[in-house]
Amino acid sequence: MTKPIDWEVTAQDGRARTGTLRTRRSIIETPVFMPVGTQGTVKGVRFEWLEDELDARIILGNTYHLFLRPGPDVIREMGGLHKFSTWNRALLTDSGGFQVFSLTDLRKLTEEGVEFRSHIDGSKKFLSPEVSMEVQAALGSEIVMVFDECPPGDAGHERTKLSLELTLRWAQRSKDRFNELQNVQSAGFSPYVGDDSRYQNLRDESSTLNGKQALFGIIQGAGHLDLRDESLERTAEIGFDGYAIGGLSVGEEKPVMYGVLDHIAHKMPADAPRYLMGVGTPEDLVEAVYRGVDMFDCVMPTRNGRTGGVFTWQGKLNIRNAQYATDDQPLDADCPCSVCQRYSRAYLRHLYQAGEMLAATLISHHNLAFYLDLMRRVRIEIKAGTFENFRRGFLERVKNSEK
RNA sequence: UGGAUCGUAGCUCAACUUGGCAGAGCACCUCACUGUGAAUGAGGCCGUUGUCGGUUCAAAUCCGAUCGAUCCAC
Repeated sequence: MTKPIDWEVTAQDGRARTGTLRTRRSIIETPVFMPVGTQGTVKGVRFEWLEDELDARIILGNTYHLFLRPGPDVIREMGGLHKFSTWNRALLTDSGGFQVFSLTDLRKLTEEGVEFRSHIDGSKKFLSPEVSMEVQAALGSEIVMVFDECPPGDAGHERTKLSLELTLRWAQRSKDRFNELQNVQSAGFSPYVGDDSRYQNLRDESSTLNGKQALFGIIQGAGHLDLRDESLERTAEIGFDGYAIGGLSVGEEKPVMYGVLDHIAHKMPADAPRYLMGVGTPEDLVEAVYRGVDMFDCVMPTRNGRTGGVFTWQGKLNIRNAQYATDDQPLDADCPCSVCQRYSRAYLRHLYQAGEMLAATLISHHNLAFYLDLMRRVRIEIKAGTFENFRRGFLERVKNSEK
């Protein structure tokens, strides 16, 4: 059995580092930003663009959403998420833990897992570490995330501690089930047999994984540094191919996030990729890289793009603003992307105001181009040993643009 | 030419009967958004109530005239 992923550090500058992550489907230079493709699509952006112009090497998929629709049966029958969607580069799938807690009101948390109501039709559903691993096996992603609980950012010490213990038990269960699934041959697989019909839609496993997936653990602990330490230590004891920091940018104050990163990122295993889940703004990315983080994902470039929010080297702008009605400039004069080479702010504003879907598509495209360019630039600066200087300049420029 | 109905925010309308701070939706203008519900939330701007006059402590509201629109009749 070959290693599912291979990871090596290629340069270091302070705590910031570059690396190369090899998966069976693509080679990924880090620090990397991974566009979010919740439902098997990066909203508004064709795979052709992601591959050719933007050169994204890895995108996200989401267990929660794909579990509810179209469901693992359909995806398995279509040959896994890569074949189904035609995205042939790497995929990282989130476990669904976060969505269950952020999207669903009616949910019942037990030791076993989470019972919740589908946001689509209100029907009762169940997710657990085992179910999540099985769904992610059906999806066939290169990187699988453990099923965790994500407490609010301002959760108290006691509540966070309890949540942490549950997440650790779930991490072990995730790993156990994951290992079983990785060792399965297509002919010899026995479905998980529970005492409940909740597993009925996972009765078959036709893909041959043979250890092709990697599994990442998730460190929780909210803003409590002692709990972050404990979470890291005990998660690392279980042992994973990579480690994520979860539970940040979930309502806590910004200094709390940076404080946690200051405290924990550099302590995470140096020979494995460090992934900061769900973060963030361009400034957040630069600040997290500075503290030793290698991987990011965030909905901001595409979600804000859909509502007119534009990220540029000069800071943010909102294409809805009346001041752009007759502005002949591109979104970002320093951006080489195809949107900036062709379209004016005035035209894009018009498209937005007219409710044309192309506005969302073009701005999302630019925003992703900017995020990926930013990471490209960050890698260059780290390799040149000039990252700290770049960071200062970048943050200064963004700060000035907000005055 | 006569009769009827109607003129209130950029648009569609409410308040008129029974006089008492002129109000919604949309649009527009801003903001928020961090492991995505193409989601959602928040805030803001907007009026000589067609015009002129009368009654009244008080008029979008009642009365008269006038201008305009629509419909009907001829």
